[in-house]
Amino acid sequence: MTRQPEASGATGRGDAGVDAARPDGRPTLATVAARAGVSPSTASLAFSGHGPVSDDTKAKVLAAARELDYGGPDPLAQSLRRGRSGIIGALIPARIGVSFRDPVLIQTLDGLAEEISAIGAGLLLMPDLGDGEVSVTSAPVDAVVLVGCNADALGTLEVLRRRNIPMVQIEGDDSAGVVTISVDNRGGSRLLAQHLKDLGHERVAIVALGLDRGRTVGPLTAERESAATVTTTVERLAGARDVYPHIGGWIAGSSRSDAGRAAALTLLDVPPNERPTAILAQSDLLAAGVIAAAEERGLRVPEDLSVVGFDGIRVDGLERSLTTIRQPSQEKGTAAGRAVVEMLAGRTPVAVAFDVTFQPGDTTGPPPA
Amino acid sequence: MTRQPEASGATGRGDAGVDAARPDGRPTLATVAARAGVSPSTASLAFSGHGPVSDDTKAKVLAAARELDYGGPDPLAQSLRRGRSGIIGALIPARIGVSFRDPVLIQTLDGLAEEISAIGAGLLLMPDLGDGEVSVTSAPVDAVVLVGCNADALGTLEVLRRRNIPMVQIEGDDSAGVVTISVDNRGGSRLLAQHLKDLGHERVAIVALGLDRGRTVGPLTAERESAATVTTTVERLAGARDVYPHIGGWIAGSSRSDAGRAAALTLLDVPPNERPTAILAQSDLLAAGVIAAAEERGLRVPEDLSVVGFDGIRVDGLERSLTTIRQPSQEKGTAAGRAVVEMLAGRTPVAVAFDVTFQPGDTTGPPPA
DNA sequence: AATGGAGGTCGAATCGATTCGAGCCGGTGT
DNA sequence: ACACCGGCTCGAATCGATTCGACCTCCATT
Repeated sequence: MTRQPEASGATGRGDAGVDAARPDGRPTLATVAARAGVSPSTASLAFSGHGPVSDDTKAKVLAAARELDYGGPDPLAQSLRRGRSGIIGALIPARIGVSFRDPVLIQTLDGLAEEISAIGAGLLLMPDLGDGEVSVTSAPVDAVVLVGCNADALGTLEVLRRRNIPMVQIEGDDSAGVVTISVDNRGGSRLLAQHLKDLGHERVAIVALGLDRGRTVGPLTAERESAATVTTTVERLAGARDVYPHIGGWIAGSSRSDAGRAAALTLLDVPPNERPTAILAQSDLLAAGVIAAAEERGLRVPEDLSVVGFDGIRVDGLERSLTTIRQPSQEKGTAAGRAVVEMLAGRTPVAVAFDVTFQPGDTTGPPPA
Repeated sequence: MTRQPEASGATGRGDAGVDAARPDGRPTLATVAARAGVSPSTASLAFSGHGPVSDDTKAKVLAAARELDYGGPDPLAQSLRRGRSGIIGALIPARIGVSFRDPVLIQTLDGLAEEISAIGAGLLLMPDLGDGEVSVTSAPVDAVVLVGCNADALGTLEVLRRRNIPMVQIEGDDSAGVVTISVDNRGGSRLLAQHLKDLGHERVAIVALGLDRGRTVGPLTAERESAATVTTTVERLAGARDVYPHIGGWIAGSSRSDAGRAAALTLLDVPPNERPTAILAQSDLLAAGVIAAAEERGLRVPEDLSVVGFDGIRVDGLERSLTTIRQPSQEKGTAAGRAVVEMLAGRTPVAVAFDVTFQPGDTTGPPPA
């Protein structure tokens, strides 16, 4: 490559030739090594600190790197070599603008991100766009966490399994053999229903979250229930049925206050003697909507209508203190993160099911006389 | 999987040895190629569809892949070869749980994600944890978008520059020579101030967003203003000053209704003849808090106090229609996405500055007599 | 003085796929 | 019949870093 005789005493001349510079001119570790007069292996060791390198050599390498304006080892090459990208995929149920309107999801992701940052990993958002295909199906992820998604996106799961990518799900049907992090949805819901029963309510209705990925909206029918695929909704429904076996209601379809408001308006616009005296909303956001609807109809909460939620989040703009179930959203995220870390370390994590706590508020009371 | 002898005439024996299977047993493209009796290059061509491959050969390769349960080309290897990871980093100002409470940020990210999904890229969340270091500094990203972050995280920028990673910022000081996507913060703010002035207001106060990354809270002083680093806040302040040169106020520190409420309580708890008759909140969320505070103090909006916001988002739980400035949050995201795509294609995008529109609501009126 | 050992450095293989140019084969134009 | 051409396949280099074992040097021990 060079026709100069090598003058190598201690250092070969670093400018002996254009060693391994990228087309765009950026240096590589080889360039740096050449300039420092050491082998690429040594340069690598000096950079990563993984091997025994004399202080002298290390200084030389770092100096060369600085002179060449070297930005550090290429993450792409590192990833290939190590077989790890340092990226965890978070499969979310819808596009960002929709998914992130749910505080529970956000808190869960927050906990997850926090936990995996311990191993220096980052979170890649993978919205499930509903067409059976996840937007980023061939992304370089070390593991995937299904947060608020059902594992029924079979195509996706199959790909992950074939690629041998570890998987953890937050809330979901564990039939798929996936490690699951969940809370006691049924028990929590039962507590709320029992609370209403203890107060004396008999005409109680449910405002339900989505039952399927199609986000159907409409009356809660046996047919729809039997076709339900969203475990969370089904479990919470079951908890209510434990107390009120024949409870009916309306499917709001998603956890947003406007959906709750619309559902409640339908439930409340009936003759007063058929009107429910209490509404079990399956999320706090829905409950906020229900309360808004009640106020619009001139009903006082809790005098005319009792309302309970689920989640225990702080709802912006809702002054009331909601009677609800507090679930540890963030802890679910951290637990999922721990599970991922475990799996990446080759161990087998166990499913975690968190307890929930009843959180009394001022939105429930005895039924109107 | 099958012990049947290969019936292939023209092909070499595929089971001649354990060709290139990973330690964990997963097959590689080489394994598949061997099994199909073709060379790795041909197998690659068959998979990607980039070269001329006979239907016959392609079918053989796909069949072999299926038999071996091959999950497709390893993204890590592809990334290295192509020099692209298909991942765009989104630098957000704080941890997820905090950042994502801001609807404007969410909408922007939504637009961004949407736009880059066109080139099959995904979004990696990189929270700026404030310690000068971004959590994922050596992540395999093809480009980085600073969304709601100031480019003053110099250490981070330096790293990106050295790595030759394209960068786009959404709202920010363009001194850094970074492509910037922004809206007319100053003009919008001026419109709002002028609106109040036209209504006859003289005692007007500001509830400001954060001025620095430390999220200082407290009275708006000249000293603090001159040390401000958050361009958005400074620009909106300047717009107000264009109309009310000596306007003062309170720094809420962040865009959340509770921060707005706290700030407003301070501003309103003064003798009635000193009390502002109008408050310019620098975001809709802050405005919602201001309204809540006013109601707590028994002040009617807009009869006793006019309130304006900024952003034009739908605030959950706020029944009122806020007088505000509508900014195209989502479009900012898509514009940033387009800029990223441009840069990755080797072209040079230009800065985009969106116009804003005045959106009258029912929270402003003439000052009390 | 010879042997053992420790500290440092280097070569070469490897991670898994892509891609360019070369080569092979059968068919067509003159 | 000869040369050429187009379609298909293959070999080998490449992307950039990491890592294991070999090797070399110098010092200390017996």
